[in-house]
Amino acid sequence: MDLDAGFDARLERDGVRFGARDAELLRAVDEHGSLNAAAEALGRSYSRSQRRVVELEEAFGRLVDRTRGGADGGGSSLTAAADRLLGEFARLEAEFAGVTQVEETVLRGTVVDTEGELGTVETDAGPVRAVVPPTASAVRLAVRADAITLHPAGGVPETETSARNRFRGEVREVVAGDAVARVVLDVGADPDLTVLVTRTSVETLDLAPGAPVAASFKATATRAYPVESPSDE
Amino acid sequence: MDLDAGFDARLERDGVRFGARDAELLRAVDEHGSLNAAAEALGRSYSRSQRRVVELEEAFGRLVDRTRGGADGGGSSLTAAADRLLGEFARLEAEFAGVTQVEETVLRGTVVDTEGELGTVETDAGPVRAVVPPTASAVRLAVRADAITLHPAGGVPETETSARNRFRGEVREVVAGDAVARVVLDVGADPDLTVLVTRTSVETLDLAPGAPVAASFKATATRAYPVESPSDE
DNA sequence: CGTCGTTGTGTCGCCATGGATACAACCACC
DNA sequence: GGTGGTTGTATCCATGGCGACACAACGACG
Repeated sequence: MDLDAGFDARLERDGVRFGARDAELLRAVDEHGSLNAAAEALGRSYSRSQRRVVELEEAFGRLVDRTRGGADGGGSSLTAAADRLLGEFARLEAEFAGVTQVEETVLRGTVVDTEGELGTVETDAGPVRAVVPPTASAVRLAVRADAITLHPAGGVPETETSARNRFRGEVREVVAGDAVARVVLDVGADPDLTVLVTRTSVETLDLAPGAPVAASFKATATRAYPVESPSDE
Repeated sequence: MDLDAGFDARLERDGVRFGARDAELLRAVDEHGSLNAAAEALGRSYSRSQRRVVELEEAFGRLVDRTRGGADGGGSSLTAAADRLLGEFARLEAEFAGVTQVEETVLRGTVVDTEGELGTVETDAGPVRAVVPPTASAVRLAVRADAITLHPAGGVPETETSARNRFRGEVREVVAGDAVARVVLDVGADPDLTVLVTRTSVETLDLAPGAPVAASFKATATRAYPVESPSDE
Protein backbone atom coordinates (compact mmCIF):
# COMPACT_ATOMS: atom_id res chain seq x y z
CA MET A 1 0.00 0.00 0.00
CA ASP A 2 1.46 3.36 -0.97
CA LEU A 3 0.26 4.96 2.21
CA ASP A 4 2.49 7.59 3.72
CA ALA A 5 2.46 7.97 7.47
CA GLY A 6 3.05 11.49 8.66
CA PHE A 7 2.67 13.65 11.71
CA ASP A 8 2.70 17.15 13.07
CA ALA A 9 4.58 17.37 16.30
CA ARG A 10 3.87 20.04 18.86
CA LEU A 11 4.83 21.14 22.31
CA GLU A 12 2.04 22.60 24.32
CA ARG A 13 1.83 24.85 27.33
CA ASP A 14 -1.14 26.82 28.64
CA GLY A 15 -3.09 25.84 25.56
CA VAL A 16 -0.55 27.40 23.21
CA ARG A 17 0.90 25.05 20.65
CA PHE A 18 4.44 25.33 19.43
CA GLY A 19 4.63 23.58 16.09
CA ALA A 20 6.87 23.05 13.09
CA ARG A 21 5.96 26.44 11.70
CA ASP A 22 7.02 28.15 14.90
CA ALA A 23 10.24 26.21 15.03
CA GLU A 24 11.04 27.36 11.51
CA LEU A 25 10.46 30.93 12.51
CA LEU A 26 12.71 30.79 15.55
CA ARG A 27 15.45 29.05 13.59
CA ALA A 28 15.23 31.72 10.92
CA VAL A 29 15.52 34.45 13.56
CA ASP A 30 18.59 32.73 14.88
CA GLU A 31 20.05 32.43 11.42
CA HIS A 32 19.32 35.92 10.12
CA GLY A 33 19.68 37.92 13.30
CA SER A 34 16.38 39.73 13.02
CA LEU A 35 12.71 38.93 13.03
CA ASN A 36 12.29 41.03 9.95
CA ALA A 37 14.87 39.15 7.92
CA ALA A 38 13.51 35.87 9.25
CA ALA A 39 9.97 36.58 8.06
CA GLU A 40 11.34 37.78 4.74
CA ALA A 41 13.42 34.63 4.29
CA LEU A 42 10.43 32.41 5.02
CA GLY A 43 8.15 34.39 2.73
CA ARG A 44 5.88 35.33 5.59
CA SER A 45 4.57 38.70 6.62
CA TYR A 46 6.46 40.49 9.33
CA SER A 47 3.35 41.60 11.17
CA ARG A 48 1.99 38.11 11.60
CA SER A 49 5.37 36.71 12.57
CA GLN A 50 5.87 39.39 15.18
CA ARG A 51 2.48 38.74 16.70
CA ARG A 52 3.11 35.04 16.73
CA VAL A 53 6.32 35.49 18.67
CA VAL A 54 4.44 37.51 21.28
CA GLU A 55 1.76 34.82 21.51
CA LEU A 56 4.37 32.14 22.01
CA GLU A 57 6.19 34.17 24.62
CA GLU A 58 3.03 34.56 26.66
CA ALA A 59 3.06 30.82 27.19
CA PHE A 60 6.68 29.78 26.91
CA GLY A 61 8.44 32.78 28.42
CA ARG A 62 10.86 35.14 26.74
CA LEU A 63 12.12 33.58 23.51
CA VAL A 64 13.64 36.47 21.62
CA ASP A 65 15.99 39.24 22.76
CA ARG A 66 15.16 42.37 20.79
CA THR A 67 17.28 45.41 20.08
CA ARG A 68 15.82 48.45 18.48
CA GLY A 69 17.76 51.28 16.82
CA GLY A 70 21.47 51.54 16.26
CA ALA A 71 23.56 51.81 13.12
CA ASP A 72 22.25 48.50 11.84
CA GLY A 73 18.76 49.29 13.01
CA GLY A 74 18.79 46.61 15.66
CA GLY A 75 17.92 42.93 15.54
CA SER A 76 16.79 39.92 17.51
CA SER A 77 18.41 36.82 18.86
CA LEU A 78 17.18 33.72 20.64
CA THR A 79 17.17 33.32 24.40
CA ALA A 80 18.42 30.18 26.12
CA ALA A 81 14.78 29.23 26.67
CA ALA A 82 14.17 29.35 22.93
CA ASP A 83 17.22 27.16 22.36
CA ARG A 84 15.89 24.61 24.80
CA LEU A 85 12.47 24.71 23.23
CA LEU A 86 13.92 24.16 19.78
CA GLY A 87 16.07 21.31 21.03
CA GLU A 88 13.12 19.64 22.68
CA PHE A 89 11.06 20.03 19.54
CA ALA A 90 13.79 18.62 17.33
CA ARG A 91 14.06 15.59 19.57
CA LEU A 92 10.32 15.04 19.46
CA GLU A 93 10.21 15.30 15.70
CA ALA A 94 13.15 12.94 15.30
CA GLU A 95 11.50 10.43 17.56
CA PHE A 96 8.24 10.57 15.63
CA ALA A 97 10.14 10.31 12.37
CA GLY A 98 11.74 7.17 13.77
CA VAL A 99 8.30 5.65 14.23
CA THR A 100 7.31 6.28 10.63
CA GLN A 101 10.61 5.07 9.24
CA VAL A 102 11.56 2.00 11.20
CA GLU A 103 10.11 -1.13 9.73
CA GLU A 104 8.00 -3.34 11.91
CA THR A 105 6.50 -6.75 11.57
CA VAL A 106 2.87 -7.16 12.38
CA LEU A 107 1.74 -10.50 13.74
CA ARG A 108 -1.83 -11.50 14.31
CA GLY A 109 -2.86 -13.17 17.50
CA THR A 110 -5.42 -13.53 20.21
CA VAL A 111 -5.14 -12.39 23.79
CA VAL A 112 -5.27 -15.45 26.02
CA ASP A 113 -4.40 -13.88 29.30
CA THR A 114 -4.08 -10.44 30.83
CA GLU A 115 -2.81 -8.95 34.05
CA GLY A 116 -2.72 -5.21 34.38
CA GLU A 117 -1.53 -3.57 31.21
CA LEU A 118 0.37 -6.64 30.14
CA GLY A 119 -1.03 -9.74 28.55
CA THR A 120 -0.14 -12.87 26.68
CA VAL A 121 -0.91 -13.05 22.99
CA GLU A 122 -0.97 -16.35 21.20
CA THR A 123 0.57 -16.10 17.73
CA ASP A 124 1.66 -18.51 15.00
CA ALA A 125 5.19 -18.22 16.30
CA GLY A 126 4.22 -18.87 19.89
CA PRO A 127 3.05 -16.88 22.90
CA VAL A 128 4.13 -13.27 23.22
CA ARG A 129 3.97 -11.06 26.28
CA ALA A 130 2.98 -7.56 25.32
CA VAL A 131 1.19 -4.39 26.32
CA VAL A 132 -2.42 -5.10 25.40
CA PRO A 133 -5.45 -2.84 25.18
CA PRO A 134 -7.96 -3.36 28.00
CA THR A 135 -10.72 -4.88 25.94
CA ALA A 136 -9.69 -6.82 22.89
CA SER A 137 -9.27 -10.42 22.01
CA ALA A 138 -8.23 -10.42 18.37
CA VAL A 139 -5.18 -8.19 18.11
CA ARG A 140 -2.35 -7.23 15.86
CA LEU A 141 1.06 -7.24 17.41
CA ALA A 142 3.59 -4.75 16.12
CA VAL A 143 7.25 -5.33 16.80
CA ARG A 144 9.74 -2.71 15.69
CA ALA A 145 12.73 -4.02 13.80
CA ASP A 146 15.08 -2.07 16.04
CA ALA A 147 13.58 -3.49 19.22
CA ILE A 148 14.63 -7.07 18.58
CA THR A 149 17.91 -8.51 19.83
CA LEU A 150 19.54 -11.51 18.21
CA HIS A 151 21.47 -14.26 19.98
CA PRO A 152 23.24 -17.46 19.02
CA ALA A 153 20.68 -20.21 18.67
CA GLY A 154 21.97 -22.12 21.66
CA GLY A 155 22.60 -19.15 23.91
CA VAL A 156 21.19 -17.53 26.98
CA PRO A 157 18.28 -19.14 28.78
CA GLU A 158 15.23 -16.97 28.96
CA THR A 159 15.36 -16.41 32.68
CA GLU A 160 18.76 -14.77 32.38
CA THR A 161 17.48 -11.57 30.85
CA SER A 162 14.58 -9.17 31.15
CA ALA A 163 13.57 -9.76 27.55
CA ARG A 164 10.50 -11.88 28.11
CA ASN A 165 9.85 -12.85 24.52
CA ARG A 166 12.00 -15.25 22.61
CA PHE A 167 11.64 -16.81 19.19
CA ARG A 168 13.80 -19.44 17.62
CA GLY A 169 14.25 -19.00 13.91
CA GLU A 170 16.32 -19.31 10.84
CA VAL A 171 17.90 -16.49 8.87
CA ARG A 172 16.17 -16.15 5.54
CA GLU A 173 17.90 -13.09 4.18
CA VAL A 174 20.46 -10.49 5.16
CA VAL A 175 20.34 -7.11 3.46
CA ALA A 176 23.48 -5.22 4.40
CA GLY A 177 23.42 -1.45 4.37
CA ASP A 178 26.09 1.05 5.12
CA ALA A 179 26.53 0.36 8.80
CA VAL A 180 23.23 -1.31 9.48
CA ALA A 181 21.80 -4.56 8.17
CA ARG A 182 18.26 -5.80 7.80
CA VAL A 183 17.89 -9.42 8.80
CA VAL A 184 14.80 -11.34 7.81
CA LEU A 185 13.96 -14.27 10.04
CA ASP A 186 11.70 -17.24 9.53
CA VAL A 187 10.10 -17.86 12.90
CA GLY A 188 7.26 -20.05 11.77
CA ALA A 189 4.76 -17.24 11.49
CA ASP A 190 3.22 -15.90 8.33
CA PRO A 191 5.03 -12.60 8.08
CA ASP A 192 8.75 -13.05 8.54
CA LEU A 193 10.35 -11.18 11.38
CA THR A 194 12.61 -8.36 10.23
CA VAL A 195 15.33 -7.23 12.57
CA LEU A 196 17.65 -4.27 12.37
CA VAL A 197 21.20 -4.88 13.58
CA THR A 198 24.63 -3.41 13.06
CA ARG A 199 26.93 -4.98 10.51
CA THR A 200 29.27 -5.79 13.36
CA SER A 201 26.56 -8.00 14.79
CA VAL A 202 26.08 -9.73 11.46
CA GLU A 203 29.72 -10.77 11.67
CA THR A 204 29.99 -11.69 15.33
CA LEU A 205 26.81 -13.74 15.14
CA ASP A 206 27.63 -15.28 11.76
CA LEU A 207 24.31 -14.27 10.32
CA ALA A 208 23.81 -15.78 6.88
CA PRO A 209 20.87 -17.39 5.15
CA GLY A 210 20.08 -20.72 6.74
CA ALA A 211 21.80 -19.99 10.03
CA PRO A 212 19.80 -20.75 13.18
CA VAL A 213 19.36 -17.84 15.52
CA ALA A 214 17.35 -16.72 18.51
CA ALA A 215 15.47 -13.44 18.60
CA SER A 216 14.32 -11.76 21.77
CA PHE A 217 12.39 -8.62 22.56
CA LYS A 218 10.91 -7.00 25.61
CA ALA A 219 7.27 -7.28 26.57
CA THR A 220 7.22 -3.59 27.49
CA ALA A 221 8.35 -2.61 23.99
CA THR A 222 5.68 -4.64 22.27
CA ARG A 223 2.26 -3.20 21.73
CA ALA A 224 -0.89 -4.96 20.66
CA TYR A 225 -3.71 -3.16 18.86
CA PRO A 226 -7.28 -4.28 18.48
CA VAL A 227 -7.64 -5.87 15.07
CA GLU A 228 -9.08 -3.43 12.52
CA SER A 229 -12.76 -4.06 11.96
CA PRO A 230 -14.48 -1.79 14.46
CA SER A 231 -17.71 -3.23 13.09
CA ASP A 232 -17.61 -6.49 14.98
CA GLU A 233 -20.93 -6.01 16.64
CA MET B 1 9.01 21.80 32.76
CA ASP B 2 5.28 21.45 32.31
CA LEU B 3 5.60 20.99 28.59
CA ASP B 4 3.14 18.68 26.93
CA ALA B 5 4.27 16.80 23.88
CA GLY B 6 1.56 16.14 21.36
CA PHE B 7 1.04 15.19 17.77
CA ASP B 8 -1.41 14.94 14.93
CA ALA B 9 -1.04 11.71 13.07
CA ARG B 10 -2.06 11.35 9.46
CA LEU B 11 -2.02 8.89 6.62
CA GLU B 12 -1.42 10.42 3.25
CA ARG B 13 -2.08 9.34 -0.30
CA ASP B 14 -2.12 11.43 -3.45
CA GLY B 15 -1.76 14.54 -1.34
CA VAL B 16 -4.93 13.82 0.60
CA ARG B 17 -4.49 13.59 4.34
CA PHE B 18 -6.51 11.27 6.48
CA GLY B 19 -6.42 12.63 10.01
CA ALA B 20 -7.96 12.20 13.42
CA ARG B 21 -11.02 14.15 12.37
CA ASP B 22 -11.62 11.82 9.44
CA ALA B 23 -11.13 8.77 11.60
CA GLU B 24 -13.77 10.08 13.99
CA LEU B 25 -16.17 10.53 11.14
CA LEU B 26 -15.72 7.03 9.76
CA ARG B 27 -16.02 5.51 13.22
CA ALA B 28 -19.24 7.44 13.76
CA VAL B 29 -20.60 6.20 10.44
CA ASP B 30 -19.79 2.68 11.52
CA GLU B 31 -21.46 3.20 14.85
CA HIS B 32 -24.61 4.97 13.74
CA GLY B 33 -25.19 3.29 10.42
CA SER B 34 -25.60 6.45 8.41
CA LEU B 35 -23.55 9.42 7.42
CA ASN B 36 -26.36 11.66 8.49
CA ALA B 37 -26.55 10.29 12.01
CA ALA B 38 -22.75 10.32 12.19
CA ALA B 39 -22.49 14.01 11.37
CA GLU B 40 -25.29 14.72 13.79
CA ALA B 41 -23.60 12.78 16.59
CA LEU B 42 -20.34 14.63 16.05
CA GLY B 43 -22.04 17.99 15.87
CA ARG B 44 -20.88 18.57 12.34
CA SER B 45 -22.79 19.58 9.27
CA TYR B 46 -23.95 16.83 7.00
CA SER B 47 -23.00 18.62 3.81
CA ARG B 48 -19.40 19.11 4.81
CA SER B 49 -19.10 15.56 6.09
CA GLN B 50 -20.54 14.12 2.92
CA ARG B 51 -18.15 16.12 0.77
CA ARG B 52 -15.24 15.10 2.95
CA VAL B 53 -16.06 11.43 2.47
CA VAL B 54 -16.03 11.95 -1.30
CA GLU B 55 -12.68 13.73 -1.10
CA LEU B 56 -11.21 10.91 0.92
CA GLU B 57 -12.59 8.29 -1.42
CA GLU B 58 -10.94 9.95 -4.40
CA ALA B 59 -7.59 9.15 -2.83
CA PHE B 60 -8.19 6.09 -0.67
CA GLY B 61 -10.79 4.24 -2.71
CA ARG B 62 -14.33 3.39 -1.73
CA LEU B 63 -14.73 3.78 2.01
CA VAL B 64 -18.47 3.86 2.52
CA ASP B 65 -21.23 1.66 1.11
CA ARG B 66 -24.31 3.79 0.65
CA THR B 67 -27.93 2.77 0.40
CA ARG B 68 -30.57 5.24 -0.54
CA GLY B 69 -34.30 4.86 -0.03
CA GLY B 70 -36.13 2.06 1.67
CA ALA B 71 -38.40 1.99 4.66
CA ASP B 72 -35.65 3.28 6.90
CA GLY B 73 -34.52 5.75 4.26
CA GLY B 74 -31.24 3.99 3.70
CA GLY B 75 -27.89 4.26 5.40
CA SER B 76 -24.16 3.79 5.08
CA SER B 77 -21.62 1.30 6.29
CA LEU B 78 -17.86 1.03 6.07
CA THR B 79 -16.07 -0.98 3.43
CA ALA B 80 -13.22 -3.33 4.24
CA ALA B 81 -10.85 -0.67 2.91
CA ALA B 82 -12.17 1.78 5.46
CA ASP B 83 -11.69 -0.77 8.22
CA ARG B 84 -8.10 -1.27 7.18
CA LEU B 85 -7.51 2.45 6.99
CA LEU B 86 -8.94 2.95 10.47
CA GLY B 87 -6.84 0.10 11.82
CA GLU B 88 -3.70 1.50 10.31
CA PHE B 89 -4.48 4.92 11.69
CA ALA B 90 -5.16 3.59 15.17
CA ARG B 91 -1.86 1.78 15.14
CA LEU B 92 -0.02 4.90 14.05
CA GLU B 93 -1.64 6.99 16.75
CA ALA B 94 -0.89 4.39 19.40
CA GLU B 95 2.72 4.27 18.34
CA PHE B 96 3.08 8.04 18.48
CA ALA B 97 1.36 8.07 21.85
CA GLY B 98 3.96 5.56 23.00
CA VAL B 99 6.70 8.00 22.11
CA THR B 100 5.18 10.77 24.19
CA GLN B 101 4.47 8.49 27.13
CA VAL B 102 7.46 6.22 27.52
CA GLU B 103 10.11 7.73 29.71
CA GLU B 104 13.59 8.10 28.35
CA THR B 105 16.93 9.02 29.76
CA VAL B 106 18.90 11.66 27.96
CA LEU B 107 22.67 11.44 28.18
CA ARG B 108 25.05 14.06 26.90
CA GLY B 109 28.05 13.06 24.89
CA THR B 110 30.32 13.82 22.00
CA VAL B 111 30.59 11.92 18.76
CA VAL B 112 34.07 10.46 18.52
CA ASP B 113 33.66 8.28 15.50
CA THR B 114 31.21 7.74 12.71
CA GLU B 115 30.67 5.25 9.94
CA GLY B 116 27.59 5.52 7.82
CA GLU B 117 24.56 6.36 9.88
CA LEU B 118 26.05 4.86 12.99
CA GLY B 119 28.62 6.42 15.26
CA THR B 120 30.25 6.15 18.64
CA VAL B 121 29.29 8.65 21.30
CA GLU B 122 31.45 9.12 24.36
CA THR B 123 29.36 9.62 27.49
CA ASP B 124 29.98 9.72 31.22
CA ALA B 125 28.92 6.11 31.42
CA GLY B 126 31.18 5.02 28.58
CA PRO B 127 31.05 4.78 24.81
CA VAL B 128 27.70 4.21 23.14
CA ARG B 129 27.04 3.12 19.60
CA ALA B 130 24.07 4.96 18.17
CA VAL B 131 22.41 6.41 15.13
CA VAL B 132 24.01 9.85 14.84
CA PRO B 133 23.11 12.86 12.72
CA PRO B 134 25.55 13.49 9.84
CA THR B 135 27.10 16.67 11.18
CA ALA B 136 27.20 17.05 14.92
CA SER B 137 29.77 16.63 17.59
CA ALA B 138 28.01 17.59 20.79
CA VAL B 139 24.90 15.46 21.02
CA ARG B 140 22.19 14.32 23.35
CA LEU B 141 21.52 10.65 23.44
CA ALA B 142 17.99 9.50 24.13
CA VAL B 143 17.38 5.96 25.27
CA ARG B 144 13.83 4.79 25.72
CA ALA B 145 13.14 3.02 28.99
CA ASP B 146 11.43 0.17 27.15
CA ALA B 147 14.40 -0.38 24.84
CA ILE B 148 16.82 -1.46 27.54
CA THR B 149 17.31 -5.09 28.54
CA LEU B 150 18.64 -6.10 31.93
CA HIS B 151 20.94 -9.04 32.66
CA PRO B 152 22.63 -10.53 35.71
CA ALA B 153 25.81 -8.57 36.40
CA GLY B 154 28.06 -11.46 35.51
CA GLY B 155 26.14 -12.74 32.52
CA VAL B 156 26.41 -12.86 28.78
CA PRO B 157 29.55 -11.54 27.11
CA GLU B 158 28.92 -8.69 24.73
CA THR B 159 29.78 -10.61 21.59
CA GLU B 160 27.02 -13.10 22.30
CA THR B 161 24.21 -10.77 21.38
CA SER B 162 23.34 -8.12 18.84
CA ALA B 163 22.89 -5.50 21.55
CA ARG B 164 26.03 -3.48 21.03
CA ASN B 165 25.73 -1.25 24.07
CA ARG B 166 26.26 -2.45 27.58
CA PHE B 167 26.44 -0.65 30.89
CA ARG B 168 27.27 -2.08 34.25
CA GLY B 169 25.33 -0.52 37.06
CA GLU B 170 23.68 -0.77 40.39
CA VAL B 171 19.96 -0.70 41.08
CA ARG B 172 19.06 2.50 42.84
CA GLU B 173 15.31 2.16 43.00
CA VAL B 174 12.52 -0.13 41.88
CA VAL B 175 9.05 1.33 41.42
CA ALA B 176 6.65 -1.54 40.94
CA GLY B 177 3.47 -0.91 39.02
CA ASP B 178 0.63 -3.22 38.19
CA ALA B 179 2.44 -5.55 35.84
CA VAL B 180 5.35 -3.35 34.91
CA ALA B 181 8.14 -1.93 37.04
CA ARG B 182 10.35 1.08 36.61
CA VAL B 183 13.94 0.37 37.54
CA VAL B 184 16.34 3.22 38.12
CA LEU B 185 19.98 2.39 37.55
CA ASP B 186 23.16 4.12 38.63
CA VAL B 187 25.53 3.68 35.71
CA GLY B 188 28.02 6.36 36.62
CA ALA B 189 26.46 9.05 34.47
CA ASP B 190 24.68 12.15 35.67
CA PRO B 191 21.12 11.20 34.86
CA ASP B 192 20.30 7.75 36.14
CA LEU B 193 19.20 5.22 33.61
CA THR B 194 15.53 4.30 33.91
CA VAL B 195 14.44 0.97 32.55
CA LEU B 196 11.00 -0.49 32.07
CA VAL B 197 10.66 -4.19 32.79
CA THR B 198 7.95 -6.65 33.72
CA ARG B 199 7.47 -7.55 37.36
CA THR B 200 8.37 -11.08 36.43
CA SER B 201 11.78 -9.82 35.44
CA VAL B 202 12.17 -7.99 38.72
CA GLU B 203 11.79 -11.33 40.45
CA THR B 204 13.87 -13.56 38.17
CA LEU B 205 16.71 -11.05 38.16
CA ASP B 206 16.43 -10.27 41.87
CA LEU B 207 16.25 -6.57 41.24
CA ALA B 208 16.43 -4.62 44.47
CA PRO B 209 18.23 -1.47 45.55
CA GLY B 210 21.97 -2.09 45.70
CA ALA B 211 21.94 -5.12 43.42
CA PRO B 212 24.51 -5.13 40.62
CA VAL B 213 23.08 -5.50 37.16
CA ALA B 214 23.99 -5.15 33.50
CA ALA B 215 21.92 -3.11 31.07
CA SER B 216 22.13 -3.49 27.33
CA PHE B 217 20.46 -1.79 24.41
CA LYS B 218 20.78 -1.87 20.67
CA ALA B 219 22.72 0.70 18.68
CA THR B 220 19.95 0.81 16.08
CA ALA B 221 17.39 1.77 18.72
CA THR B 222 19.44 4.63 20.10
CA ARG B 223 19.25 8.02 18.49
CA ALA B 224 21.54 10.98 19.02
CA TYR B 225 20.36 14.55 18.45
CA PRO B 226 22.49 17.62 17.95
CA VAL B 227 22.67 19.45 21.26
CA GLU B 228 20.16 22.31 21.41
CA SER B 229 21.85 25.63 20.79
CA PRO B 230 21.51 26.13 17.03
CA SER B 231 23.42 29.34 17.54
CA ASP B 232 26.85 27.85 17.76
CA GLU B 233 28.26 29.73 14.83
C1' DC C 1 -48.79 5.94 -5.02
C1' DG C 2 -47.54 8.75 -1.28
C1' DT C 3 -44.29 8.64 2.86
C1' DC C 4 -40.01 9.11 5.07
C1' DG C 5 -35.29 9.20 6.16
C1' DT C 6 -31.64 8.77 3.65
C1' DT C 7 -27.90 10.36 0.05
C1' DG C 8 -26.41 14.03 -3.18
C1' DT C 9 -25.60 19.00 -4.58
C1' DG C 10 -25.49 24.02 -4.58
C1' DT C 11 -25.25 28.39 -2.32
C1' DC C 12 -24.51 31.58 1.32
C1' DG C 13 -22.25 33.40 5.24
C1' DC C 14 -19.26 33.11 9.38
C1' DC C 15 -14.77 33.02 11.25
C1' DA C 16 -9.95 32.13 11.90
C1' DT C 17 -5.47 32.43 9.78
C1' DG C 18 -2.33 35.07 7.67
C1' DG C 19 -0.74 38.51 4.07
C1' DA C 20 -0.47 43.67 2.78
C1' DT C 21 0.11 48.12 4.00
C1' DA C 22 0.80 52.09 6.68
C1' DC C 23 2.83 54.44 10.42
C1' DA C 24 4.96 55.39 14.98
C1' DA C 25 8.95 54.55 18.05
C1' DC C 26 13.73 53.56 18.65
C1' DC C 27 18.70 54.63 18.65
C1' DA C 28 23.89 53.98 17.43
C1' DC C 29 26.35 55.98 13.98
C1' DC C 30 27.90 59.38 10.79
C1' DG D 1 20.52 66.24 14.06
C1' DG D 2 19.43 63.43 10.22
C1' DT D 3 19.67 58.43 8.54
C1' DG D 4 18.52 53.65 8.18
C1' DG D 5 16.92 49.31 9.45
C1' DT D 6 14.87 47.59 13.15
C1' DT D 7 10.76 46.62 16.47
C1' DG D 8 5.89 47.59 17.58
C1' DT D 9 0.89 48.26 16.37
C1' DA D 10 -3.39 48.94 13.84
C1' DT D 11 -6.33 48.21 9.93
C1' DC D 12 -7.95 46.10 5.80
C1' DC D 13 -8.35 42.21 2.78
C1' DA D 14 -7.95 37.34 0.66
C1' DT D 15 -8.50 32.58 1.44
C1' DG D 16 -10.03 28.24 3.24
C1' DG D 17 -12.62 25.40 6.22
C1' DC D 18 -16.94 24.60 7.80
C1' DG D 19 -21.80 25.29 9.38
C1' DA D 20 -26.61 26.52 7.81
C1' DC D 21 -30.03 25.89 4.69
C1' DA D 22 -32.56 24.64 0.71
C1' DC D 23 -33.82 21.27 -2.59
C1' DA D 24 -33.51 17.24 -5.77
C1' DA D 25 -33.15 12.12 -6.11
C1' DC D 26 -33.95 7.69 -4.25
C1' DG D 27 -36.62 3.53 -3.24
C1' DA D 28 -38.71 -0.19 0.02
C1' DC D 29 -42.77 -0.19 2.46
C1' DG D 30 -47.41 0.44 3.76
